[in-house]
Amino acid sequence: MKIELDKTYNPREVETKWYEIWERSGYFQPKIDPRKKPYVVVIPPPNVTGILHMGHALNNTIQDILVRWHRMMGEPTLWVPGTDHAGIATQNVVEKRLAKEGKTRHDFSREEFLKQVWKWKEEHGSTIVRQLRRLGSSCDWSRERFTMDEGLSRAVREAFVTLYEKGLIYQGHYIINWCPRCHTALSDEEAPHKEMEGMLYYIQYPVKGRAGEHVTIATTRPETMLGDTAVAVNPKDERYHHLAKEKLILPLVGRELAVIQDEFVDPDFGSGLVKVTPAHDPNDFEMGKRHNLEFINVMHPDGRMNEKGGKYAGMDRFNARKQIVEDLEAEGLLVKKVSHLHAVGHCYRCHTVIEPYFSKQWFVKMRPLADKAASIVREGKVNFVPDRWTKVYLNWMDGIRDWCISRQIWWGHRIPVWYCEGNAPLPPGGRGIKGEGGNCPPIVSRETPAACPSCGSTNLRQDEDVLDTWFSSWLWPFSTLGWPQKTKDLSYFYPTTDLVTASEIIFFWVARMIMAGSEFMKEPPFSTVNIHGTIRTETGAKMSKSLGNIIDPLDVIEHVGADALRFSLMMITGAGQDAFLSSEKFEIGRNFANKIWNACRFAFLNLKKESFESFDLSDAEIAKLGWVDQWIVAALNQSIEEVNRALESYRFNDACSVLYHFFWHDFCDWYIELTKSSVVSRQSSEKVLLHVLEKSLRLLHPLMPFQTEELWQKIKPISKKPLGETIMTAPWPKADPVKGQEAPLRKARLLKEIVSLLRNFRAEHEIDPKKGIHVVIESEMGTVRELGEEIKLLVQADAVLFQSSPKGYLKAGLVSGAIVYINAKQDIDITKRKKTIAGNITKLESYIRTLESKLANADFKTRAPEAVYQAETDKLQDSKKKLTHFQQEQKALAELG
RNA sequence: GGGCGAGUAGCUCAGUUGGUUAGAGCGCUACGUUCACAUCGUAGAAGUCACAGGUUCGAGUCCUGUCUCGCCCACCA
Repeated sequence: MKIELDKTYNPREVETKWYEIWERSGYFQPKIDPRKKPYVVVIPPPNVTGILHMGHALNNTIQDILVRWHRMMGEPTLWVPGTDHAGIATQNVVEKRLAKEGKTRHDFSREEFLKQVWKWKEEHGSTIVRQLRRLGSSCDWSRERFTMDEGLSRAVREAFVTLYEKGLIYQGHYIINWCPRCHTALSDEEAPHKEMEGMLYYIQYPVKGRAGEHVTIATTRPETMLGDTAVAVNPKDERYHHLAKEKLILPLVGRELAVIQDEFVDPDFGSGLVKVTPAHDPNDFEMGKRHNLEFINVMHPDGRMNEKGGKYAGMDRFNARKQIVEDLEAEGLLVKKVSHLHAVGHCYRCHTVIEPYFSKQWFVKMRPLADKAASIVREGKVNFVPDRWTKVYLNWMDGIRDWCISRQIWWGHRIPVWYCEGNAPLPPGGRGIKGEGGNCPPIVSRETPAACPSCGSTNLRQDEDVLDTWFSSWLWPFSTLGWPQKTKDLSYFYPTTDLVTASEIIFFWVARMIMAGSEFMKEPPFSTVNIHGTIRTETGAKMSKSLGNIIDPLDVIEHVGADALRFSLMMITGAGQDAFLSSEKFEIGRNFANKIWNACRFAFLNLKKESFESFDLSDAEIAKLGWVDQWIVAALNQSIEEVNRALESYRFNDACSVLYHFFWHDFCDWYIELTKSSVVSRQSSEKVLLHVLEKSLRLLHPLMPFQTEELWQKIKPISKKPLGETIMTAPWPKADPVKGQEAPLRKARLLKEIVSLLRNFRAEHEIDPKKGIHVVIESEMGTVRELGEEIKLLVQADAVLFQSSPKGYLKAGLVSGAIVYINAKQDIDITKRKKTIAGNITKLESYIRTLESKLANADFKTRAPEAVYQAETDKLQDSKKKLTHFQQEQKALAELG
C-alpha cells in the first residue's frame, strides 16, 4: 500500500470535505459527563447583517484553537454559536432596501415591516454563519441561537421584569443621546465622542430695560438658543453680580430670561456666562431642574426645528444654525466666531452627529449592578488577559451612569410594558414623546396580559419601543443555555470558561454580561476574558469597507486556505497587540502548510514497512534508538512543553513559533535530512519518523485543523493500534521527558555547530559544492567521534577523520571541545582567510576584555548568583582558548605568505 | 483633560520573573534543482534596542523625565 500525495497541498477540497464530515458526525457536540468539568465558550454573536471580516477571523480562530485544544484534552467541550439581531443595524439595512423602491417603513404597518425584516433575516442571516464554518470554527451548531428566537425573547422579558420588580428599571424624562437619522435614543456607549473642529459663537443678549447694554454669551450650537430659558453665571464671578436682579432678552425670540447663579459655570470659559437650554443639553438639564426652569424642546425627532422654533420651524438643525448666525449678524448681535476643537457624540451606526434630546425613556439603574460586577473582577473571579484591561473595566464601572435601554425602532424585543387605555380618559396633554396610558398603573409582565389587572379592561396598548440590542446580548452566556428555564445544559455548562473578544466591546458587552451573570445566575458568566487586538492595515489604519482597504478573509481562504489564514494570523498577532496586515503575510501560513504536506509526502514515499503495531515509543524502546532518533523525540518533548505553556497563557503566537521552528527547522531541516543517510536510517527510525509526524499533526491541529485531519487520516491506517475516528478527538500529546534525553540534545547541538562551521567555510571560500572535502576533527570528547557519518552527509565530505594535529590540513575553526580541519588548502584564498581570522581576533579580544573587567569586579563575584559567575568564568576560558588558536592560525598563515 | 498601548535589522514583529556576544519571518546578497518541498535548501550582510538621566555587580527588560505615533475614556457651553 502506497500513500500518494500531490506535490503541492490543495486546501480547497480538503477543507470543505472535512468540515462536512465533522459536522455530520456530531464531533462538535460535547458529551455531558457529570464527572468531568466542561470547557465552554460562547461566541460573541456576530450581527445577522454581518459578513466575515478579519476581526471575525482573528476572534474565531482564537476561540477555535482554545476549543479544539480543550476538546483534545478530553474535556466535554462546548462552543455555543449564534447571531445577534442587531436592532438598528438590521433595520437600517432593510430600510435602505425599501428606500430603493422609494418607500419608508412608515409606508407599512409595524407588523408588515417586521415581516419584511424576518424575511431578510431568513434569506441573508446565515451568511456569516456559513463563513464561520469555512474558517473551521468547531461550534456546536445544534445549539445555535439567535437573540430574537423564542427562548431568548423569553429570557429578555424575564430579565426586564425581574429588574423592574427590584426597582432597577425605571422610566423617566431625561436628556439622552438622540440620533436624528435613526430616530432613536442611544446609550452613552452608542454615541462615541469624536474630536471635531467647530465654531464658538459669541452672541450678545440685551439687558432688559437698559438700552444698549448687552452681555456676551458663547455657544457652539446657536440653534439651541431658541430653547433658552435662562442665563447662568458662577456665583463667585464678581464681574456679573450687577446682573443678579436683571432680566435678559433672548435675541430673535424676545423671551425674557432670568440670570441664575450656578456653581457649574466655569468663569474662565468664554465670557463666563452660559445660556441655559434645559431641553437640549445635559448640563443645562441639570441646571434647569435645580432652578425650576421651563423646558422648551425646539426640535423634531428628525433634527428639524419644530413650531417652537418660530420662523426657523421646519429647517434642519444645521441650516437653522447657519440662518440664525446670519440673522444675529444682521442685527449686530454676533460679536465674533472662533474656531473651536471639541468632542461631539456620533451615532455608532450611521455616524450622524447625535443631538442631546429631552425625552421619556426606560433606564437600567446601574450603580448596584456595577458595584457587584466590579468586586467580582477585583476579587479575581473574572480575569482579564492581558491584565491591563482590568483597569479599563474598573474605571468604567466607577464612573458608570444609568443605561438608556429603550429604542424608538421596530426591530427588536418590544418592551414588556402595557398601558391600560380602558376606563379612565387620558389627562389633557398627558402624552409625552411616547404615549402614556390612562389612570391605571402600567402593566409590566412576563406574559402578554389579556386584561388590565386594575380595572379589567382589555383595551391595552403595549409600549411602542423596543429594547437596546445589548439588552439581549448581556444575557447571552446563560440565555443560550436555556435560561430562565432550568435546563440540563444550563446547570452543566454554566458558568462558561473563556470569553474571547476585542477591546471595543468591553463596555457594551463584557462588563454588562458580568453584571447580568451575577444578577440573574448569582455567578459570573466566565472566568477569563481574553482580549485580543484589532486588525489594522499595514499603515495602521482600521480596516473598513468605506476606506476600501479591507483584506477579505474569504479571499485569503480561496487563495491559500483557512489553515494558512489561521496560522498566519496567529503567528503575527502578539498577545493582545494590534496586528498590521498585508496580503503577503499569508504566505507564512501557506508555505508552512506546504512544508507540512511535503514532510508527510516524503515520509509516505520512503516508507518501507507497511504497518506498525503502534506509533507509541516506550522508554525501553527509546533507550535502544540511535542518538538522532533520541534527539528528535527529546526535541519534540521540549516543544510540547513549550506549546502547553504558551496556550495556557493565551500566547498563541508563541505556540505557533515553537511548532513552526520545531517542525520546519528541527524536524525537516535536520532530522529528515539526517535520515537520508543510509547509516542513520535504520529500521527503528521509520517508526520514530511516524511517531513524531503523527504527534506533530495533533499538536498542530488546533491551529490548522483541516490539513492536519487530512494527513492524519492517511497516517492512521499505518498503525495497527486504532488511533480513533478523527484527529479532533485524538488525545492532546503529552510531553514525556525520557531519562537521559539531555545527552542527545547536547550531541545535536555539537553536530549543528560543526556542520555550520564547515558549511560556512565552504561558502566563504567558494568551494565548489560538488567538490569533495576531507574533514579532520581533533577532540578529546568521545561523542564527537560518533558524529562522523552525520557530518559526512551534511557537508558532502568524502571522509571525516579523527586525529590530532593533522599535517597538510587547514584549521576551519573551533567549536566547544573540538578543532575542525579541512583539506581544501589549495582552494583557499589566503588573503581572505587572513582577514577573517584578524576579524575574529579583534572581536574575541574585545569580548575577552568585557568578560575580564566583569570578573575583576569584586561586587560581581559577591552578588551575582554562583551559576552566573561560573558561566562567565567558563566563557572567559573558552574565549581565551579560541583566541590562542586563532593566533596560531594567523601565524601559520603568515608563514604561508 | 485622564488613561492605555507602541517605538528593537530595510519592513512586520518576538524578546514571560533583570543574567550567553539581542532573535524570527519577509526582503536583500551569493551559491545550489536527477534529492518531499523553489511555496525549497545552504551561507551571508544588516541593530546606538526612540532620547536623556537613575537604580543595580549587571538594564532591550526596573524607575523618572522627554519626544513621536496610535487607541480608549471625558457633560466646560
